[in-house]
Amino acid sequence: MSDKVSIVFAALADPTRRTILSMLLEDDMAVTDVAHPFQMSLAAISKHLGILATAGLITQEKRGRVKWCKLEPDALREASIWMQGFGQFDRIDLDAFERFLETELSPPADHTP
Amino acid sequence: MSDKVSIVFAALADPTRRTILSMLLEDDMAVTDVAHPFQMSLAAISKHLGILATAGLITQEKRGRVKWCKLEPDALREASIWMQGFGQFDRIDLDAFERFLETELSPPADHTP
DNA sequence: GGCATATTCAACCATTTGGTTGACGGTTTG
DNA sequence: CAAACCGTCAACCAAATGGTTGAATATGCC
Repeated sequence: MSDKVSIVFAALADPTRRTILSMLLEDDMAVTDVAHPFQMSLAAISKHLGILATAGLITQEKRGRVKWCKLEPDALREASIWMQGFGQFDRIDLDAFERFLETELSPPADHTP
Repeated sequence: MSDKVSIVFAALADPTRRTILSMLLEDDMAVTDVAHPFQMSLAAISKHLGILATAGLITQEKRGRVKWCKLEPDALREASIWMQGFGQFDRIDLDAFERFLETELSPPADHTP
């Protein structure tokens, strides 16, 4: 599961991590403060933050003994593009897109209904 | 991890499943035809399709001995709304979407995990 | 009826995931 | 210096994930 989009979606698939991202929408936070509202251990939150950082969804910068977590919404861009292409494809030029698929891409197996 | 958005994101976190969704953009497909481009077993693809169906991303209808798979893009709406809460991605970048599908779709063997 | 096709089920396996606890290394403060 | 604080590391655990194989269940065709 090494491609970038997979890593981002996997990071978003956990409600704890999505909540953390929502918290960071308001402001940068220290690891301890991120962990405070949750019932789980600090180490568990630290792992979640590591996963979010690996996905590029946050960056972490240590100042003094405090490590600050900052939301990086640009990391959502590719995944968001992927989703919107599907989720709202009736609002874009689907015919043109299907022509593109037929001409530019190698077609998968034949599947006449 | 039982909430709906988590299940959708988890379903999208696998490149095989995203490729299947891309294939279904073009047309409904039978399970066997979905499986054909992949190097894994039919049973594995059947499981992936089950996960996509559980997430609501596809529906499956059996006609005769063939089970047809149909894309259900509406299932992406909640997850997409969640992402848009992070702003700046409210416009569809179709060119970027097409480039994405191209890298994800061709050649099919490249994204078998 | 009998055989081929389409798909799933069941059991199994290796790896990953999400959590815990306790020890540990930096950093600040008294 | 010593004590308190911030955060991670290491080892462990249960459960989930993604894959395999072989048997089983439907359905269609001759």
